[in-house]
Amino acid sequence: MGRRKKEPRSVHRENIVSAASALFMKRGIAATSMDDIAKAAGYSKTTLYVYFENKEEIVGILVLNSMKKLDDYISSALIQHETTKARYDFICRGLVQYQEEFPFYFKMVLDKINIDFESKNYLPEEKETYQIGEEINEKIKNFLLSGMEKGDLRSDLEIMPAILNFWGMLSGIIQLAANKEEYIKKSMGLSKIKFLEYGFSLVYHSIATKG
Amino acid sequence: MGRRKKEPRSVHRENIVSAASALFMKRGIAATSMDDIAKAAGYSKTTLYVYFENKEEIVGILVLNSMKKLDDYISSALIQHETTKARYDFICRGLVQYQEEFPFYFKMVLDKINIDFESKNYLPEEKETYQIGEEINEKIKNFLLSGMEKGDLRSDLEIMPAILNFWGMLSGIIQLAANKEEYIKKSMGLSKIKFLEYGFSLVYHSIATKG
DNA sequence: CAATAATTAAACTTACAGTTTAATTATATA
DNA sequence: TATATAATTAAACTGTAAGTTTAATTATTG
Repeated sequence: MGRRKKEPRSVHRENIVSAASALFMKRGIAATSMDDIAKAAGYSKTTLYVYFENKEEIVGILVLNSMKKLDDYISSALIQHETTKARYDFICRGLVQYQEEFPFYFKMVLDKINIDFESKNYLPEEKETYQIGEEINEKIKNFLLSGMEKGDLRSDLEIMPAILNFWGMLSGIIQLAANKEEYIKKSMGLSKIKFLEYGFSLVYHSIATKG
Repeated sequence: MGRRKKEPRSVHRENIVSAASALFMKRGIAATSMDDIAKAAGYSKTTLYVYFENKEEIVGILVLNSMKKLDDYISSALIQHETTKARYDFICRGLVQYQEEFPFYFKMVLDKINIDFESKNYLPEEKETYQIGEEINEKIKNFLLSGMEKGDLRSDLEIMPAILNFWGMLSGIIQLAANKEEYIKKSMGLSKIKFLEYGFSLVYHSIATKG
């Protein structure tokens, strides 16, 4: 008798996720069917459901991967730079890069990060996603605290609400700039990045010491 | 011979939209089918498609109606109050009220306002929605300009990018607070409104003169 | 009452998520 | 190398929802 081995489960999952990623990037998540993914990955639809619970699980893994990259962006902002302003600029650029690379996931992450994940029964990837969200929060916290210590950021900041509101302000203008790039160009003659640089300066102004 | 009159088209449209509104509020837009709407409105599904192109048109009208209310909120903020701070507080409260009353539309409006609507062929309600978006922008502009004149807001604000970035920051923190109300409560012991008040003070700080 | 406008039920199409079944293909090992 | 078994598959199926078609019914008014 003989059992079959060939490739481990993880390889098939990777093949499928990778094909799905390319299709999601090109056509969006909703416009990509499980049949499309199966065809592109070179499996039958039946096999897809051997390796994944459902479409949501595939999306969840891609969201997780994208979150890891965002976490890396932010980590390197803090490692590579010393001054508060340089760190801030790098974080902002990382967020813009993230939005541009993963527009569909950016939106989802805005909704998903930091929901209470103790109470409900989430998939392991979802829990991991939330944990990375927590790590990002922790890094933003360290950035704000060190800026306050250095005297660059207002010493009266209430750190906990400041973290999330900081994130909310930045993600708000980035999402808006992405949605309305055309309008911004037409109505004020600004490129998306010029517009955002102005927005980033406003946000910095909200947390920085005067002068 | 005889033609039938009974009720004008607008009455039927109103009946249908009104039934749809109640269902959307209760169960959300995606979870409400056209059959559900037909049943609740007391028409057959066939008749729904006599009075409306598709589900999107019904949603579009409700988004428009909700936008009108938001415009009213903001208008009355500017009429009822004189000082920059009082106006600001009232605008913020209006936005929160709007998000809470129409959570599904708030999200859509964030995406829809101010896209270039000259180029594509939109439905009349969509065009009207965009025009109300423009009116809201105009009011925010007046608010910012009068605040600058009074010396309450920074005189170096670049008005055009400031308007949209202001809107982006506020909508960003409001959407975030709505998504993560539970998390905010658990992790920092703050009510949504207390958290948002802190965020609003940050945003105000970004545009206000020092002092 | 007759002509016609409004409305309807019901069956239909299309698309997609997800499932079931029975058959096929590959492979380790005796 | 034969074969038990693991992996994979095609194809048909269910369920749901948007939107369409058709033929019949109901209401109105002259």
